[in-house]
Amino acid sequence: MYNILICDDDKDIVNALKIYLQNPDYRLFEAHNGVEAVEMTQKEEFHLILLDIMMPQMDGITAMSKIREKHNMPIIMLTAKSEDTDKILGLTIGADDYITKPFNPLEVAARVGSQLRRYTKLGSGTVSKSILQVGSIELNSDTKTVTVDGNTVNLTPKEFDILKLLMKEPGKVFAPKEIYLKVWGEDALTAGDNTVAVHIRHLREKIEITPNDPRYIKVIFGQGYKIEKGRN
Amino acid sequence: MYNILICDDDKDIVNALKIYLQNPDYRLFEAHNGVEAVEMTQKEEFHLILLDIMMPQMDGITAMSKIREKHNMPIIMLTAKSEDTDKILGLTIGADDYITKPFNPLEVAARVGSQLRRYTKLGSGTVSKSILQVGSIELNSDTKTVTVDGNTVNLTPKEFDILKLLMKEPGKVFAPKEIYLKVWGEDALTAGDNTVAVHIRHLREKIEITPNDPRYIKVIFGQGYKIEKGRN
DNA sequence: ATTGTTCTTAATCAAATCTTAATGTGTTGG
DNA sequence: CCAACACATTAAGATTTGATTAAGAACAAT
Repeated sequence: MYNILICDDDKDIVNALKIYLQNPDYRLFEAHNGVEAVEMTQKEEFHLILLDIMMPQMDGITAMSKIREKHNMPIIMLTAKSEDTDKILGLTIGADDYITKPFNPLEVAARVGSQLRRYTKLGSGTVSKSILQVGSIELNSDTKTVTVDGNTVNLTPKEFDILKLLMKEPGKVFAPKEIYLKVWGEDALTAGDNTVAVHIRHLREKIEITPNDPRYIKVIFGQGYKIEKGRN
Repeated sequence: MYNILICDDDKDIVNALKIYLQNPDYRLFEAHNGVEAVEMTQKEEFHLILLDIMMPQMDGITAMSKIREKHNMPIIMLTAKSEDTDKILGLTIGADDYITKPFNPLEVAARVGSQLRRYTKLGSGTVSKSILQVGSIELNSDTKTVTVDGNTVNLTPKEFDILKLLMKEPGKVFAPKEIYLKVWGEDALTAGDNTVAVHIRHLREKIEITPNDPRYIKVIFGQGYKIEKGRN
């Protein structure tokens, strides 16, 4: 089930889009200007936004950059004419696609589907999707909770972040240095050499049945750590 | 620096796109049919592909699904007319965007930039699966894994790097000195003379059935090592 | 301030990996 | 044919990497 926000000042257009996007998997919301759209994203979690470029009060481009400060869902811009300038301006600051009016119903549905699919596909690895799953480990970013085989385990912030990083791309090998950079931040002068190794140890003690001979958090000697995707 | 593959059977179109995408950050490659495109993705790591839907030998959609089996970079489809059917068909199985001919230069640049930006932003690094294939050897840079005939072999970092170097350009001969420079780094004071040979030996022991009389890692006396492309 | 938690440091250990060196084998050019 | 050279092979020891433990710093909450 996806929450989709349609934002256009022209109610006829909103209604048309609502019809085109009739789909049991879509929950459709509407806004009629940029301010409203920004406010709604603060209350509800959307998976995709259709955003008109030209609107009263706050234009779509400004609205988008406001939204993008906090959220990371795909945004499809709606443009009245095919004004290349506007198109490009909108795209450059972060839209994922755009559709020109008048709409082709099938095209609208296809583009929306494409973005959602792409998002969730990548999301299984990258975007801020709140629940990650690998094997019988479940990590919920919203509640900052991790369960293994249904049992909740308490992780410290650093442990949580490291596990999240690994779980975002299961199977991918992360060098300790890379983990350090991504979890601690790009600056992070306090580069303790083996501090990552220590956290990994703690993680293994909490997550693995046998912290020595770990089933999930594996090491590739000289390359880094990874979380095991499939069975062990 | 991004590697971009442009694939179209019409050379004029390829050239036009090359001009539109003139950018110091882009390294442009070209292919002229689907088969070629698929092969190229096995040798080089691309960050984005522009793929024509209608091509001889293998159409763009088939090519895309082949590529998507191994790789995960954004793909932008190029469509001749605005045939909604084709567009949507292409989109549904995994393209990230499409552009209709004739092209608007600015639009092409904008879309390409948009996809690259979106991708690297989401990935907060490299999302792309990168799998190199030569014969029945498969090398995955993300998981630092190598399989031969489906069997996983454990390589040390140096072994892995050397194999990767050879597999990036199958058939090309690399002098030991060159291998040393590229794998160890441009500085590399610790220039042991035959250390490369030792690693090659280890590699052969791990991936060849008969380490003496090797099938994959061949030597050209006085020239260097190469990995055998075709059958032996 | 005191307590409890989390993070970092440091020291030690084990193991995998890398390099060296010594010697063997094959190739090439004169 | 033979010297010179390029690669092969092996095993030892040097180096690097990760594991582990515990202590004490930093931090947060009471």
